[in-house]
Amino acid sequence: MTEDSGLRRRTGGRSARVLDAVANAVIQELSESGIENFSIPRAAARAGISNSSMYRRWSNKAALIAFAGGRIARQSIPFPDCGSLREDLIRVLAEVSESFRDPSSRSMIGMAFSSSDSPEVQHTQSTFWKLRVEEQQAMFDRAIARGEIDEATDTGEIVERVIGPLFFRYFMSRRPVTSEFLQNLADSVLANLPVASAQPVKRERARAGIPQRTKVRA
Amino acid sequence: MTEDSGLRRRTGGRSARVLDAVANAVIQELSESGIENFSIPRAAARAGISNSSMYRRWSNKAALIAFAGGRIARQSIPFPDCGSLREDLIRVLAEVSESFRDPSSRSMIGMAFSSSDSPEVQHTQSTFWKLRVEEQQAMFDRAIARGEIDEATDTGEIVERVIGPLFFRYFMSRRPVTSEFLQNLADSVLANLPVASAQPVKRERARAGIPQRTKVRA
DNA sequence: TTATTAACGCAAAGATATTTGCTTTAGAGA
DNA sequence: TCTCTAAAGCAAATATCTTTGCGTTAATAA
Repeated sequence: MTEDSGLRRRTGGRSARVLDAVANAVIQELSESGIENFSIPRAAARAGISNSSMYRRWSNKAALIAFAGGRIARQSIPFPDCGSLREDLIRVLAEVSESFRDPSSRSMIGMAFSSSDSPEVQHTQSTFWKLRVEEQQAMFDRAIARGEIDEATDTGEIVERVIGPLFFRYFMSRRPVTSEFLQNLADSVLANLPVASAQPVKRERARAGIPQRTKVRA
Repeated sequence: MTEDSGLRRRTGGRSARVLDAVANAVIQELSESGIENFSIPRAAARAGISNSSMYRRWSNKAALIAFAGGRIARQSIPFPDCGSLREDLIRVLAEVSESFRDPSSRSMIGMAFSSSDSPEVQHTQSTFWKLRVEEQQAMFDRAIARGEIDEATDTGEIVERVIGPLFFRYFMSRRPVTSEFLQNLADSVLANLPVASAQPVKRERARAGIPQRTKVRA
């Protein structure tokens, strides 16, 4: 026996073509129907495969859409090199907010929230971020080389503090996303850089516990 | 004719009871089945009404769930009064991250993203935020009275900058949400308060346009 | 090339969801 | 109280999704 565990998986040829076709079809179907009216049979028809094959390979919508998301994640928004970290960050913000206009992006993001406990969604996310953080780091390394930020900076937290508020404004408070907003965001984060948690926190009050509520408004 | 437009709507008695029952049933169904396996017929059965009534009143899942969300929004997380804005913010962060543990909350948030163009979702959101911002303002007014922040501060943006990164960490980068993280977040936002956009922006570089990409990583 | 069988296709069966016609109940104005 | 009819119920019809059995195709090892 040369096979690993009594199973000879078929990953090339037809199977590979099917996976590509499905990934594209799912994104298309998501763009047109949104996640609300997403139809597995329609996506199968789009991909040109039988829907029984679809159901046999992916046990539910979340798994299917997570798969497709993971496939196109490789072609995701690239990181810019504008010459300064400030400009790079603003550029990233502008591109991310641009991506919000695509219904399939919005569906994918929504799934990360509503199906955050799905194993497939989690797997896709961790793979996506592994790739993304790698590319991000190159951007921050350039900033470190230029002396703009310290190498002890928690760069992952910079991203959270910059993109998080954009998410919140665009989808929650729904105030307009102006270029002034993006610029102020980048500026205020850069004015107060997060230190990697391995480093001791300087200000003593940051050691205090989470405050207990004393009074509460009705 | 005393009626407004030839239509005498019935808002009390049975209709009111049905609305209450439906709102509760939808939240329950959402908690148990998640949005992926949410079933309108099951929710109808839970509410003790016929499912045809359900379909007649709410044209789709998004409308139904948005309605239920709007109903329970009134009982949403209250704003604390700990004695300092810093403690208040940390408290809010802790309570919001706690709410993420509830599947129905996650589904509701996810819908705000994936169905962000649904009129019902938009209506619920705007109603929710109108209420919420009002309560928030009381918290910030206390901080202004204590002299902790200037009255020209854009308090809505404080909320975005504080809760946004929490959203991002919890659902996107998925790094652990520690109390240290929450504290650092509150501290860094308070260290660099956003000014209301009516006020002129001080730093001149904030007037620059969004930078164009010059080089891009593969 | 040949044998083996994973992965696919087809079509029918079964399960759910959604719509529709008609009847009954009960809220609100007179 | 009485009338009108919005809003609900019931049940059957239709549409759509999902599963399943079985035959076919083609990827892989020998």
